Amino acid sequence: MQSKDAFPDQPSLSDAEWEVMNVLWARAEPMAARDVHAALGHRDWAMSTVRTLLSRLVAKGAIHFEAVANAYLYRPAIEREALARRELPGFIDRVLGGALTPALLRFIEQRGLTDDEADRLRELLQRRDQQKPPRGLRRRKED
Amino acid sequence: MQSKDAFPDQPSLSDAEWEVMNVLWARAEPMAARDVHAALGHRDWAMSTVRTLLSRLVAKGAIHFEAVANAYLYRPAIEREALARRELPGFIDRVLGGALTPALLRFIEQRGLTDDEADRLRELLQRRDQQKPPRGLRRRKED
DNA sequence: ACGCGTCATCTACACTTGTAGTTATTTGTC
DNA sequence: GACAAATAACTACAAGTGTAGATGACGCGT
Repeated sequence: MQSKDAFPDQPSLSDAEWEVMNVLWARAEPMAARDVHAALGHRDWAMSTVRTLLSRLVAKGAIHFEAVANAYLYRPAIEREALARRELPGFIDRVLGGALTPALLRFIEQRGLTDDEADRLRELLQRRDQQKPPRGLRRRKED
Repeated sequence: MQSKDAFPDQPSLSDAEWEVMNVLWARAEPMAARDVHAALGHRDWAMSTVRTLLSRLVAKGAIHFEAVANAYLYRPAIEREALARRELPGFIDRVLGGALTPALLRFIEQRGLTDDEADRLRELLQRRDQQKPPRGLRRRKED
C-alpha cells in the first residue's frame, strides 16, 4: 500500500468530465443524474453517458453523492478553483510555452474583460508598481 | 471525440505531443528524431517513443519533415501561437468556467509578470478605458 | 399486487494516448 | 562487398476516454 489509494490528492479530469463538473458547480444544489443530463442538453448525451461520467467522477473522488429516495444526488467534492489552479500551470507551461505569451493577452484583448476583471488587474499592476516602478515609456510593438 | 477527420485543419495534440512540439518550436532549425530525443532528455523516453510521437504529429499535420540523407528532419507545420490560440478558449471555458476567474488572476499574482507582460497589460487596460472608463469615473452614458 | 418507468450498475467497444519492442532498410566503414 | 550502426516503419498493448446499450432493482400509481 503506497499512499494514494482512496484519495488521489486531486484527480485529473477528462474533457467530458469537466463539462459535467461545470454543471455541478453551476448549480449550488446537489443534482440528480437526470438533472445533470438535462443541464447538459447542449451536448445531447444519452443518459447512460452522463451516468457513466458521474460514476467515473465519483471513482476519481471529484464528486460525492448521497442516496435520496430512489436516486443519488451528486455534488462536487472539490472546488473548481482548486482544480483549475492545478491545471493552470501545466497548461500555461505546455501550451503557452511557459510564458503568458501574446496568445493570452491577445485572447483577453479579443474577449474583453469584465469590469471586475479589469479592476483586479489594475490592482495587481499597481501593487506590482510599488515594488518595481514601471519602465518609462517603453513601447513594445513587434508583432 | 471531436471532429478530427483526415485533415483536421488544425489538429488537437496530446500532452506528450505538445512536449515534442515545444522542443521543435524552441529550436528554429528542423531537427532529426535523435535531436528531439536528446532535447527531451528530461523525459527519459525511448527513441521509439519519440519516433512514435513524431509520426503521430506528422499524421496530424502538426509537423512537416524532409528526408535528408538517411534521416528525416522535422519542423513544425504550425506555430505555437496559432495552436495556443485555438486551445485557449476551450480551456478557459472548460476549466476556468468561461470567466477569467480568480484562478488566473491569482496565478498571475503568484507567478508575477515580466515587465513586458505588465506593459502589454497596461496598454490593454488603457485602451479599454478609452471605450469604457473604469468604474467610479464612469460618467453617465446615454445608451 | 402488478406492471411501468426510473435509476444504478455492469458491460461494451472503438479510439486515443503513453510507452516501447521488432523488423526492415539504408549507409558509412573497412 | 559485407557488416555494424543508425534509422524509419510496423506492431503492440494497457490505460483512459467518449459514448452507449443491457440488466437488474425498486418504488409509484392504480
